[in-house]
Amino acid sequence: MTPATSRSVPVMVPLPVAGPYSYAVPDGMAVIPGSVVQVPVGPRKVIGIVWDEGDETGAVDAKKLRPIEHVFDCPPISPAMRKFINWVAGYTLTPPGLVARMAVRAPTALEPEPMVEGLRLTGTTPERMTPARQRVLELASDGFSWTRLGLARAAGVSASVVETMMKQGVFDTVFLPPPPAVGAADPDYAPPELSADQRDAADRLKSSVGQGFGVTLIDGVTGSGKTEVYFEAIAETLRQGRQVLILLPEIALTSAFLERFEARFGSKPGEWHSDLAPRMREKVWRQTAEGRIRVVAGARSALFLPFEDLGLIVVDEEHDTAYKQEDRVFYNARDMAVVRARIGDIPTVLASATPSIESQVNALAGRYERLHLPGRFAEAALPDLKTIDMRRDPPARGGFLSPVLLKAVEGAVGRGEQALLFLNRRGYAPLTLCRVCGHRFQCPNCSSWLVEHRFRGQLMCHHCGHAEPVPEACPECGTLDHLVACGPGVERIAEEVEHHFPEKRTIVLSSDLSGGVKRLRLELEAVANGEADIVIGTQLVAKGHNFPLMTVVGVVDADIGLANGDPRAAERTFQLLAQVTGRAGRTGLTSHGLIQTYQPTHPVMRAIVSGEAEGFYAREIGEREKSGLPPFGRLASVIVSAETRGEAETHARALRAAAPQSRSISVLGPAEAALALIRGRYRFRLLVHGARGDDMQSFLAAMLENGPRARGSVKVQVDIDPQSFL
DNA sequence: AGCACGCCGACT
DNA sequence: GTCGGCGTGCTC
Repeated sequence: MTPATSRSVPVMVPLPVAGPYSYAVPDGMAVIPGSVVQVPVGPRKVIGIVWDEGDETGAVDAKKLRPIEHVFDCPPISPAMRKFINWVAGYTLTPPGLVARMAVRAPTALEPEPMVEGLRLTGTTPERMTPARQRVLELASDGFSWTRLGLARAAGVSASVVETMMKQGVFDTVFLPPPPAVGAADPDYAPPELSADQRDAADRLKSSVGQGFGVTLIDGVTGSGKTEVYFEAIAETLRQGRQVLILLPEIALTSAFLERFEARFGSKPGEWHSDLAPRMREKVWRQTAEGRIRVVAGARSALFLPFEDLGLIVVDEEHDTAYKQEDRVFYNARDMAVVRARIGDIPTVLASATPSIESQVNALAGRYERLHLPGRFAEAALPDLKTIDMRRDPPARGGFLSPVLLKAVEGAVGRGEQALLFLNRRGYAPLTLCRVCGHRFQCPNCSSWLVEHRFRGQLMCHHCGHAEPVPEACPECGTLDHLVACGPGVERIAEEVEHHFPEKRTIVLSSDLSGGVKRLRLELEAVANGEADIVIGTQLVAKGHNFPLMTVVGVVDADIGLANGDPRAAERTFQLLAQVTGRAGRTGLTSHGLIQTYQPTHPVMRAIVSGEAEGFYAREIGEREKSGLPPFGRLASVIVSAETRGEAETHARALRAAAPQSRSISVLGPAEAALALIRGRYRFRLLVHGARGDDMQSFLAAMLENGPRARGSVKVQVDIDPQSFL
């Protein structure tokens, strides 16, 4: 028998449906908008969020509503967060329930953490005094509550000593809230010494704290003190009693960063990232919601943490592509941080040595405040940057390193300093062919070349992950031992380096390193401590890590990526080269950045060598405007119908109605879209309807083969970075 | 997203 | 003759 229910509420459920479902509220159950609840959906139970009246999807017969089963005892999801979820869903064309799910993804954190038992002296003395009991008593008389185990350990006795004393009534128990996951950040723990420029910038940032929404873009070369400056804004926010979110690309969320924070604020920030231990994840989620954690440093998903009173968002390395999530919910955390800040009416700080074009444009347009930090702090000189013209100073036959670069490396390691050789290409060689018949090894699934990984003895596809052992004979003509590796990868450079410097310690750092992120961090730390002479690395050495002994940075092939058709190629190359050469020169020693290129007059190379980024950025912005890409300030989405352009228009109309926040839904016909795809003019998100596997590759292949007549209806969303969200 | 239902190919 | 592949539809 179902009891009569007095009302129903909308509940956002984690399903790909257009809006919340309605549920009955059993008599006596108290729910308000934001309450986190358990509701039945078909045969299963899911976690949902009570939503706001007016957001319901189509009405369902009020008599047939199923009841909410449980209300979790946790702070309700705030109106700002609910508004944010709705906005993100509309903007990214994602069902709101799937966005909402990101805000409640710490499942067991929904109930309060269990209280911790604490022991307090009653004043009763033990029946018999022993040395062990004496020690326990001495410790416990500090006026604080101890845990059973903590007290026993501190006193150097077994738990049974404490337990016996409890039985004798020496202690009574009190229940205490569980200990905080991190200590309290103290804004006045260790105020830094700032240069005049930094002080200026810090003061301007500080004055924006508490003044409502605003975005400030801080830029300045590696080592100019951006972090110190935004730390002052964090300190000010803490003084005003509000919480802070620091977003970082996952790879930059290192113990070095956490320690730097601790040195300034006296304790570490709460951490939030994908490989956080489940127990810790729950603690951080819960305590952030309760306001017990005041500062969280996290990867992009931290944006969906339910802060109790968020007062500032910092997005460090704002140009980093890791801010884009490209599975399930597609969003750029940097952009959504700006939206979150606007909704919460709080300031945002975007920081980068190499800001993205779109942030530059927003600063130029006056939408963002601009703070520029002109130089490196104190004695840390910038490296001396030069290009090596590979036409004039070519490598020896069979090698890839110019004599000029080898000499610089020799100089550095000879002085006991370190050298870094950067090549953004994993493996040994990007292409393998048969010298006899010319057969090229191609991926059976995709059409890309298979990359030889000599350490593993495999040919691998970097696109789809396909791998096969390196054969001894050519599969085409059967000739033995005539396979030839074309071009360098980091493994091949390592071979060349070991040939030239056999007695030096070399290390290859790439994502192929076994042992995962943890191992990688350890190796990076080891390098920073001087435990290698020559480092050969892919782009992951360009991100965040500082190597104080690194005095030579060589870019093996600066031209990679400049001619691949990506409209952001120049920008990306500039950012990468600036970041990697910025790894050198923080010690006060003379340091050098040497950039091997066949295009020494290319605008990217000129900008890097001269250190004058402004001209380069201005040029890039101009190029963008000329190139016919969708104009700035729009999210361009595209519907492609494989049949006709007219059908695409129909889909687009439906989408526009469904997602009014999407500023622009451009329509490309299938031929235009195929062309754009092939030329790499846009970055696409392809959703193939009617094929559950969302087999992008096979659709693309069909599209390339059959052109506009490829079968199947396809929805394509262009991922030009949105410029303006306001 | 998850889960059930439903219809056509290779196998104990 | 079934097991199982994934296409389709549904969830307040």
